[in-house]
Amino acid sequence: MIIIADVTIKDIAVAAGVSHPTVSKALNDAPGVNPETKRRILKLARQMNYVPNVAAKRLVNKKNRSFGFIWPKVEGLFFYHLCTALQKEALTRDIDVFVSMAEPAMALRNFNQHFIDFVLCWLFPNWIPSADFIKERERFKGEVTIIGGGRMDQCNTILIDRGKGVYDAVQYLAKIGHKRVAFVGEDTEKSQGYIKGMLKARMEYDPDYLITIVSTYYNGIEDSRKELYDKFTALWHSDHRPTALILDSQDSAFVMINILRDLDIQVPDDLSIICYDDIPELSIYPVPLTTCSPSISGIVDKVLTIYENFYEGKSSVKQPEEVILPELIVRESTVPG
Amino acid sequence: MIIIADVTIKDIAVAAGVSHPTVSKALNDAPGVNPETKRRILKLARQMNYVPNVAAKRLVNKKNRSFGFIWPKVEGLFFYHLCTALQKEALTRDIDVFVSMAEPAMALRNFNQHFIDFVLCWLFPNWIPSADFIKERERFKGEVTIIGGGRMDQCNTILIDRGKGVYDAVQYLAKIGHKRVAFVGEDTEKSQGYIKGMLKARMEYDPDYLITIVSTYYNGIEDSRKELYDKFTALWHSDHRPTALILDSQDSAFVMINILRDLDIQVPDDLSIICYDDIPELSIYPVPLTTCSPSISGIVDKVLTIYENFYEGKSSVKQPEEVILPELIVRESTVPG
DNA sequence: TTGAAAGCGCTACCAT
DNA sequence: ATGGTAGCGCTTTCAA
Repeated sequence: MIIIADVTIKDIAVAAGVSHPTVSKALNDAPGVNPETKRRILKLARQMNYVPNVAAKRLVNKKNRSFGFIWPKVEGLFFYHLCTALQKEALTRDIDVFVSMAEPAMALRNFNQHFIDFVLCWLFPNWIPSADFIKERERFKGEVTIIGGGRMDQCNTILIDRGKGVYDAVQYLAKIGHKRVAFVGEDTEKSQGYIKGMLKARMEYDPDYLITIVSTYYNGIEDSRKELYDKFTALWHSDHRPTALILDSQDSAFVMINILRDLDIQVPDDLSIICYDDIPELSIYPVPLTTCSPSISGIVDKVLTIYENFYEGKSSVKQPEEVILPELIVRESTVPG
Repeated sequence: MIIIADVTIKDIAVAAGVSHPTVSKALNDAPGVNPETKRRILKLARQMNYVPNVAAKRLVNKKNRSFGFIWPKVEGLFFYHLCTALQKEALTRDIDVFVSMAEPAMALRNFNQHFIDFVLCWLFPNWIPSADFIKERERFKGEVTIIGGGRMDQCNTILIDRGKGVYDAVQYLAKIGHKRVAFVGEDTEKSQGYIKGMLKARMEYDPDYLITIVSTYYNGIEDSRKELYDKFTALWHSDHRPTALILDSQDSAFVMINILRDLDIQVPDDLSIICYDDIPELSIYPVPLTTCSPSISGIVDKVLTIYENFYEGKSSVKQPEEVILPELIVRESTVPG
C-alpha cells in the first residue's frame, strides 16, 4: 500500500507564509484572523487536500457528535429496527452512531476509549449495576442514558411502562367484549400488568390463563415450544377456553403462532391476539397483528433530545424520570369477543 | 458529574518509581525491562485502573486492537448472528468490536475518526465502490476487508461462492433421487448456481421452476408474499409439479413456508426443502430445515485470522482472494424424491 | 536495564 | 492580527 504522508497545518503554514497557529485558527473559525489571510489559508487547505488529524485534535480537546448504543443480550428484531431508526435519524443530525454488543461495562469502556461521549444502554428492570459498570460509568467522560427499566446513579433514565401497556391491552379486550383472556410470556412487569388488567376489568381469571415461559434465548427454541405447546393445549381443551391471547414478545409470538397453526386455531375467528412489540416481520402472518409496543420513533426522538441537551451542555440527570407508554395499534387479529 | 482525571503512564511511573518510557515498554511487552519491574508496573496499572489513550497512541502510529463491522442495509437475522459470534470470539482475543449501520463510506469515515483500525465490510457482488468510499478508504489508517462479493483495490477480499453452494444443493437433491427441483429467490449468483446445477444434473428443467422475486426488503412483505403465492400455486397445479424446493434466503423461507402451510403442503412428504442461510430462528418450523449456508464460525475465524495478520504487521492484500464455500447441513426437510 | 529528550499534529495562551 | 511556546499521552531513540 502506498503511504502518502498527510498534509499538516504546518505544511499549509509554510505554503501560506504564516505560522501554524494562524492556520489552526483559520481552519477552526476562531476569531482573530485577517479575513484575507483566512481565505488564502482555506483555499490552500483545499488544494493541498488537507485532512485534519483527529488523533491530534482529540488529544487536545474532547467533545464530538458521537453516540454509542449498547445492544442488550437478547435475541429478536426489535433492537435491529431500533438501531436502524436511530442511525437514520442521527444521520440527519450529523451524529455518528456506533453499536456495541459487548457486555455493558465492557461496551462502556470501549466507547470511552474511542471517544464516544454519549451512550445509550438498554437494560431491563431486573438489572443491577455491576461493580465494573459503576467503575466504567465513573470513568466515562460523557453521559449515559439507561432505557428499558434499569436504573443507576449518574445516568439519565427512560422507563418503559410495559405493565401499563399490557394493562391497557387487557382493557381494550374487555371493552370489545372478551371475558377470558390468556397471557403467554415471561414473568415480568408485563405479566404483572396483565394480572392487574384482568382484576380491573373483572374478567374471569384462572391461574391457567397465565402461561409463563422462560425466554427462548435461555431455553432453546425447541424446548420452549414444547413446554408452551403442552400448557396451551391443556388450556384450550379445558372448560375455560380463552377467547383472546396476549403475547409478551415477538419471541413468544413466533412460537405461539406456529403452535396455533398446528392446532388449526384460526386467528381471529377462534382466538383474538395482541402481541407486544411492533415490528415489520410480524406482518408475514396472514392476519396483521394488533400490537402493543413502545414506539420506536418515539424512543429515538426522546433519546436524541437528551443527546442534544447533553451536547449543548444543558445536561444533567433529570428528575422525574421520563416514561414511555406502549401504544396499542389495532389491526385485524382482534375482533369483538 | 464528578470528573476523575485519567491515569496516565506518567502517574504509573511515579507510583512505580520509574520513568514513563519504562512504563510504556512494560505495558507494550517491549524488550528491555526487568521482569520484576515489569510485574510491578503491570500490577500498578491494574490497580490504578489505567486505560491507554488511543488518540495518543494513534498519534504515534500505533494500533489498538479494535474492529469495526459495517452492517449491510439488509433485513434479516443472519447479520445479527454474525455480529454476536464475532463479538464473542473477539472478546477472547481482546479485540474491541464496534458495529456501524451507516452507509459504508460514512461508516468507514466514522470508524477512522474514532481510531478503529480494522474494518470488515459486508458488500454484495453487485456493489461498486462509490467515489466517497474510495476517498475514505484512502484516508483510512488501517485495513479494510470486504466480504460477501464486493471487491475493491487496497482491500482484502473474502468471497462467498453462493453459486457453488446452491449448485451443490441441487446435486445433493439429484443424488437422493429428485427430478424436478424449483428455486425461489432473487436473481443472483444463487439462481445462477441453481440453473448450472440443474443442467449438470440433467434434471427436468422448466423456466417455471425458477421463481424469481424481488427482496421483501424493497417490495414489502405483503406484496412479495402475494406475488410468490400466485407463481407458486400455478406451478404446483401444473403438470410438472416440483418434488423439491430451494429457498435462497431466510427472507424467502419465512414467506414461502407460510404459503406452503396455507396450501396444506407437507414438508418433506409432499415437498423437500433446502434453505440458504442457517440461523437458529429457522428451527421454529416443525420440521428442522436442511440448509446450505456459509458457516458463521468459519467466517469469524477467517476474518479474525486476517485481523491478526494485520495487527502483527504481516499484512498485505492477498492474492488469490479467499473463498468461502457454503456448507450443506442435512436435516429433516429433505427426503429421497 | 533504565531514562532523558524529541516529536507525532493540534490547540491554547500570551506575547508581540 | 499574528506567532512563539507549551503541552495533550504516547513511543522511540539513544545515551548512561
